[in-house]
Amino acid sequence: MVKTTIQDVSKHLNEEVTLGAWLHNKRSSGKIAFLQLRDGTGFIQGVIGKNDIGEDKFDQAKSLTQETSLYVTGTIVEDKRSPLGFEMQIKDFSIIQEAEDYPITPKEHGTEFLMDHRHLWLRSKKQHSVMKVRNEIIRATYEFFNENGYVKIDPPILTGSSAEGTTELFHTKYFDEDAYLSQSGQLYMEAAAMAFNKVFSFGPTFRAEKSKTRRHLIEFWMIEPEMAFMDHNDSLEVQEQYVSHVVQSVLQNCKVELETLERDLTSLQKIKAPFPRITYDDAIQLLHEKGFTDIEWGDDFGAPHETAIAESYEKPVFITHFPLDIKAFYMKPDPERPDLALCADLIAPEGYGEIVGGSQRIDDLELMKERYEEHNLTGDAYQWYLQLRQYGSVPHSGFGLGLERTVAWIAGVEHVRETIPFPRLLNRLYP
RNA sequence: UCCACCGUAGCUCAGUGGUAGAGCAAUCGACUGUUAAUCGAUCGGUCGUAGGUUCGAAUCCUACCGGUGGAGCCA
Repeated sequence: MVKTTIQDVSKHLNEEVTLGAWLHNKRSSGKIAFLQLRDGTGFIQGVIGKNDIGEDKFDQAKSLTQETSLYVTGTIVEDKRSPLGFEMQIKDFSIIQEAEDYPITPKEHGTEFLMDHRHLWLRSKKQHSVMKVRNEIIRATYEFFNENGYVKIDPPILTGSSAEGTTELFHTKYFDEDAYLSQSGQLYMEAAAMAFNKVFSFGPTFRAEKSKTRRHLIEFWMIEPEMAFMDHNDSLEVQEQYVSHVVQSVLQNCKVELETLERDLTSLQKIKAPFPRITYDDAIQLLHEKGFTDIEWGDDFGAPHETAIAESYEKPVFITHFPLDIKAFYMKPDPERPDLALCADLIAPEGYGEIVGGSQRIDDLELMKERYEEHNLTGDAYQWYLQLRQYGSVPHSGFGLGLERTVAWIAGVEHVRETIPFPRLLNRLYP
């Protein structure tokens, strides 16, 4: 008996094999039954003829319930009627465990119900495909940075201080001290860049914001590269190369998944470096031309503004040189326009919003001390960060890519809650 | 925190002042190529909770609870 998985059935054409599987759905007539089987690696249809398997076994097959686990033995045959191209002619099966009243029936369900059953919803075709795309993005990320000489460094998740004062932090106790869950590993990655030159991190971040939109999660994953001896423009080139690599990898390695998701491939095929760049100044002007009267120079962009700017381009677009006042304390001012920061947001097409935020960092000790004063960062918690500018400071840049927004964009999923296995949302900590 | 919308069968929804409904699921039956199979039958209810108006409330009013979308903030 040869055990295999559905993704490998093509290697066993016209052979008898055994699959461990779950019953996804079934259809039956008087003398023939069709079992839709899934094993986590794919979906295949099993065909049972009453005359081939005997009446008792056939009746048992007809009464199988959705999501019952079973071992199925049969011959893999080619069939043009199957979307996979293959079917299994079932010779025998044995039930491992019979599932009763599986909640997610093959009909439509609402968001709340599906989210309450997220642990089961992950078994469905669409959710399965989204997670495979997510996995491919992660795989392509490691591939890109490893091939380009980056070292993966893991910043801490429990911290004694915040990276950016503005967002709300999750508070917890660290024995007798106060501690917070990380909302960004960036400051630690700057230290790592001074030790390893080019580094990247991949880990969870936590924001206790009361945000309730299709672009927000309370717990989400970020990829944060940081590069010594790279300026703002060098960083933009890394970003567009990286994002292009990820999109092209998904196109190449997730064909079946993108088809299941009914993703428009032509728009993804266009995602190749270089990406267009527009300055904040020009973006404001563009918005005024598009009829946005509610925004003035010095304001930050809201979601409708980002979408309007992205609509003008087929690729992701960099918005560069934001006013220093609306950006984080560590960003380096443009020497030619000291009121602007050497920074950029990368806005994804099709209304998916900001997927990357990055900047060149301040490398001058005195200027960083000034920023500390302005932002009241005078405690002990940030002293180590200051020392990075004291002991061999160099120009350096970095960025952070939000994984879930990137998955949502590439997979063509409307809401980021479907791009992470177990989303943490406002009002949702279960399952 | 603010704004809008929604809570009716296991699920998705209709019913907007006068007997609580449909489709799907489940159960039983028919059918040898189905793809959300089809067809027939059966089963299925504290109409989110509490109060109020009314001869009469799923329906109108008030409060609360829960959800969805959005804003601000951000990736």
